[in-house]
Amino acid sequence: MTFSVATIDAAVAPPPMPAPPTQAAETVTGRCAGCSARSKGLCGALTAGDLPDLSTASRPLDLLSATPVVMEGEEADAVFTVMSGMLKLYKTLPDGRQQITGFATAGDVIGLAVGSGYAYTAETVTASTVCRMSRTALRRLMERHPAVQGRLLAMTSVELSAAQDQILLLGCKTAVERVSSFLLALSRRSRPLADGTPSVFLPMPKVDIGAYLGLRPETLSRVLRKLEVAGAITRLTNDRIRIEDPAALEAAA
Amino acid sequence: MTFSVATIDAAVAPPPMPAPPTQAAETVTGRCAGCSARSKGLCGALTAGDLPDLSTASRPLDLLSATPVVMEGEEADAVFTVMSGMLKLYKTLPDGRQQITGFATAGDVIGLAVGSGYAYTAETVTASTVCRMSRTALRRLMERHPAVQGRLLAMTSVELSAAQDQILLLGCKTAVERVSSFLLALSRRSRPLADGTPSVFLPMPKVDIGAYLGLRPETLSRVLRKLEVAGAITRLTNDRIRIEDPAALEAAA
DNA sequence: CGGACGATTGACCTGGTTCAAAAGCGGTGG
DNA sequence: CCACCGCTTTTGAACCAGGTCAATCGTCCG
Repeated sequence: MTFSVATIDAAVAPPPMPAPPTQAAETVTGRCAGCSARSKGLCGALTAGDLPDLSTASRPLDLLSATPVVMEGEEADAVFTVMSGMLKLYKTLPDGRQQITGFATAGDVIGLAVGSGYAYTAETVTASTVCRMSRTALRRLMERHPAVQGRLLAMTSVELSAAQDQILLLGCKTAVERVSSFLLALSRRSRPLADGTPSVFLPMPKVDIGAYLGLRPETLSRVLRKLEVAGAITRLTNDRIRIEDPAALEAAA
Repeated sequence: MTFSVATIDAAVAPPPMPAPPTQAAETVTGRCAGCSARSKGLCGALTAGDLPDLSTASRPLDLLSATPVVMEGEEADAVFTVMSGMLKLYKTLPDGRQQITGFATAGDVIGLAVGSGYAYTAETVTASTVCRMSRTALRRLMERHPAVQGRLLAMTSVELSAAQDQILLLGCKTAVERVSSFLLALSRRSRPLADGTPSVFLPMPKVDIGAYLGLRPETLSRVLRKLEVAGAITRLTNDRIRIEDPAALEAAA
């Protein structure tokens, strides 16, 4: 069985509460004006005056967890900007082995394709909101607003750099080094706890973290315990880790 | 000791023969007009009428093998287009471990940086010719010719896709699968032998191929022997391999 | 001819995987 | 409120792909 982008509509989540009051009376322009990811991703390249262009070109979607958004190899007819939640991006080998190439959060753009087909599969790991824009609408937007193309280049370059860091991690580093690097990278992008100590939120299952770091979940579990015993981290809950000793992690990474 | 881009001048090769007749009488415009990489890389985005812009902005350099061109972390003040030869791009861990992230050949652009510093070190593996363009000249060229920015985006996207393939290779595949994938990828980009059988040219030392595939040279040697015994390949010389059975490699990859 | 360096081969070792089982941990229904 | 169920996580023990160490072999140059 193959999912297509059309599947998304079937997986659109029902409104969590009665109905988002923001959506009913909103004008098309207003939708983007109030977007929490407004300053990020592609949209950040546009000024307030361009909002009508943006609003008509794109359309938000609320998705449940474990919902596919784009499928590797399928016709790449749209791109998606993540507004909230988290997605995993992965490639699959013919025999079923999967490698997660990255996680996407608010502001990230997914589905940019070189040729006609998507290069990877993207699937929500938590309930998420994404904003769909057709490829032709993106092309039109780029023609009309050259800054969008510049932003796209900058974002792609950042992603390329991150991919090369991941190549270094997978090609050279040991299990402990991989996990330490991963925790540090996440902690740099997240808010510290109330008491000021840094922490990381891991909404994805351990098997996904393993698939990202090139490790089995068993190995990941053992490494985390080792780091905990060493006093570098504390497991607060299953999906939250407090970093007790950033310097120790730095040294291990 | 640190190399800087200035080092390049010290390593410029003397003209191999008396003097390249093409260089002496050439006008600035003519230099790019006769360039073998003219249709590739950034330059392919420009029409013949734009050649003066290109020629004044860039300058060719002949380099010996094992010459550093850009150094990871150093101020990224220029980009380089490869005209001939081959370079390796690599990242280094504090303890000296190195991971080659890619090889650059004619048409490839190296030195594009996200922030102020180069993301990787680039070094020639064979004698090469590269074309230097300062960052400000590139910026000016992009402003004057929007197609250059589009080309840059396309090239970066292709590189990103290649990097993600490499992540899949390093994260999931076995040694035999890695080597098979590598040989197939190279064979797709090279001309077959006179008798029509595909072959690959490997000018770089085995240790570099290993550093690219995340393998030790000993392992690489063993895998190549295994593939040879299986009848999939033949070692013609140390740096050339004939692919006897592409289907077998495909199956192993 | 000799010396240096890369490639190859062999023997052994080990970090991470694999297989198996136990322990948490939400969710669901009684 | 608690008992049950399915899933993820953790832990233990044996195994193995690739790494490490070391010796040999080519081959290219001076």
